[in-house]
Amino acid sequence: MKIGELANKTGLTTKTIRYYEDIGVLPEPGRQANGYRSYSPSVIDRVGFIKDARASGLSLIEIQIILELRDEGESTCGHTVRLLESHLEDVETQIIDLHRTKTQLEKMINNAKALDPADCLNPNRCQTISVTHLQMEGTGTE
Amino acid sequence: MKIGELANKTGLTTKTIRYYEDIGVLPEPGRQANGYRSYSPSVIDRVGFIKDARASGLSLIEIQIILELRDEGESTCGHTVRLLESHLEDVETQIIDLHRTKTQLEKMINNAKALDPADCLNPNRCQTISVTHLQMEGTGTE
DNA sequence: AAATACCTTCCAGTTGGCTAGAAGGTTTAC
DNA sequence: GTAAACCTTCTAGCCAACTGGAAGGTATTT
Repeated sequence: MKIGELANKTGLTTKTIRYYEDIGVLPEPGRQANGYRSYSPSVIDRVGFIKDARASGLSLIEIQIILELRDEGESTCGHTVRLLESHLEDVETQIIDLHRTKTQLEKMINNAKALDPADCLNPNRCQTISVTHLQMEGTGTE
Repeated sequence: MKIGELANKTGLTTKTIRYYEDIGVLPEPGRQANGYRSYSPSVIDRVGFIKDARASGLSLIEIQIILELRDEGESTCGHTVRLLESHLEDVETQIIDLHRTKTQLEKMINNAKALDPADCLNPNRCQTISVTHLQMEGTGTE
């Protein structure tokens, strides 16, 4: 299978496939006599794995770690599970952060809508987003 | 106030302050006779606004739009609220996506834990994350 | 007068995940 | 035989939000 065919079957571009090879998440394939890359069908599954893992929010680096361990024939379940669990924690943190952001945004919007329109004409005091009246129990940054 | 003092008071670095000036979210300040930047105290509030808005997930571009309108003395409430509402939608979408990711990760982890450890030794069939048995109602990508 | 701690500008690099394009070789179809 | 559609490598650019460093000027302290 040439790179174009693999691209077609997986929905990646040839560019992306070569990029994945560069960074090591796809192994260097064999070559035909003319230098073209020659893929075995099994690489389709590997790409599928990568796509699933990406869709779950794993970075290519994390995917590479899993795949490298797997390629070494290691029993990777332990490593993989730990990596997934740590990633799950990240995701949960992100969800919490986003909920806080959401609350903040809703407050801002309600605030703005409750305003006397006349206040909007005072350029020095846009009340919509103000430093002073939206202090919450911690903004999360710094 | 010189840039270092502003940096101290706001928790930004001097680098970041100059960067904000470059991209236009902070106005060019006056200069002392020696060429040093000279800030009025009001810029502290403006930086505070920027930090709050960043913490709410607004990009510097979005912040710039709000501030530009405000600087022009426009009645910006309408614009600002629309921007905030559109951003709120983004945040809600992100939360939904992350919940789907979370579910997927939990499935993977449970799957892995339920496995016969012997399977882990077969390097061609790491079951932990597999393309085949985790298909959900749409991966979201592409 | 020298050390240090500031300040100035400008240019380049970082991270992550690609994407674009140049400049060439190969294969297939008409 | 030539055009197109593929393939190769390499370099460079994109996004955001900075950060680092060079090369110099200034201010303060000893």
